[in-house]
Amino acid sequence: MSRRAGAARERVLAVALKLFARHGVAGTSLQMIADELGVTKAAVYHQFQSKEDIVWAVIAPALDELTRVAEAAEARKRRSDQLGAVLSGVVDLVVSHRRLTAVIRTDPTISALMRERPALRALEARIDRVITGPDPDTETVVSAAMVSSALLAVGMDPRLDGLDDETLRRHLLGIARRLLRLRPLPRSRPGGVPGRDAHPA
Amino acid sequence: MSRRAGAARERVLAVALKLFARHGVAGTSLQMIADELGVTKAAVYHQFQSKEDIVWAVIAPALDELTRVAEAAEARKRRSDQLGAVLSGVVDLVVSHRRLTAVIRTDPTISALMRERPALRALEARIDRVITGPDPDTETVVSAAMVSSALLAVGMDPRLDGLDDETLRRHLLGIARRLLRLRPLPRSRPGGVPGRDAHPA
DNA sequence: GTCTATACGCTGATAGAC
DNA sequence: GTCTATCAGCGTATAGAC
Repeated sequence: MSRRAGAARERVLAVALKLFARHGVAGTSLQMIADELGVTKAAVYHQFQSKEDIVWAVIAPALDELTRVAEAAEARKRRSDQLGAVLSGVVDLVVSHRRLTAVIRTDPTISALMRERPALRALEARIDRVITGPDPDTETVVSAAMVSSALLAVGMDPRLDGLDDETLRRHLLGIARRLLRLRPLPRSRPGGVPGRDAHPA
Repeated sequence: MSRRAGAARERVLAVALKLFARHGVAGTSLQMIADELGVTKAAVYHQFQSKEDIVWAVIAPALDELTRVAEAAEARKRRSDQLGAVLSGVVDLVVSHRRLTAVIRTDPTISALMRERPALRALEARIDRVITGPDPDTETVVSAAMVSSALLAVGMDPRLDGLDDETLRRHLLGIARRLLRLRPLPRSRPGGVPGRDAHPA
């Protein structure tokens, strides 16, 4: 993955994400992207070799961050700390990239693309395992599926558009923890609860 | 909405849903549908006037059922009964049409189509109002958004494919109620008792 | 970096034979 | 109900000038 950051390149990625969120990847043509930028298709092709290239470049930052979240969680010793770390990491990711996480979760083109990459399937499996633990019962499996659906898909929900990041983060985390039967976090940063302090922003 | 039921028509709808779930509506061509059926595009066009027609016919049963769920819920007097009714109704719908509800919730083409129809926007608003009540606080709004995302999107989750309908229904309903801070239903014991469970409602 | 111009396959859709 | 044949338009992608 080449990730030089040119201004034109970043502009393409921004409008691509916006259009992917509105029309889906398959429903977004290079013509639409070019029109939105006020340039021609050829100008877009100067920045990216193919449409698939654009898709990967759009989602890469979130996948990278998700990888770091998994690593940070797995570095914890106790399972409850691992779970807390992955939840707060995913919530941070969702809040800071609302549309992007929703697109990644829901778009069929992106799902198909990711399914073809063993490294990404493995990443999903790692996150899963941290959430459910080894050998989960049915209730745990269903809870985990619901939490991941709920967190990743809410980013697109228009009813939450008006909420600022900090408010959304607090509620998402609280509700996700309740869904998974974790004890509520204290209101402000506590001494006794590890979770947020250790990993860099 | 015309809804004559011919065998060929139903066959088209079945493979269309399957392909919509896998590739999205925009990613599914009439050629793909025809190929999957072993016929030509023209044969498909004999059953439906346009691709959009197929989409509406595919999602109509779920929308009709959702309308009935809203009506049944609104007929209840107490708010807690209304909420319970809408939750169990939506869970039934999700379980009996797993892929379909997920497609309706996540596909951008379908979202856009529905957004253009005032009747459907109104339906969504009614469901919303039953879930949150009038004048909800922020926590309630976020919970409602998470519940609806979680319930509607889990239908596509491959990790739940192996679960039979009754098991899935019981867990989804229990978890959804916990997420919304409703008391657990009498039938399932808190703590998740293994072994046999009560019969359906 | 952006443009014009072009290649060519596939799209949704129609007409008319069987 | 299904077929063959056909259409205009748009899709991704490329070549080469400025």
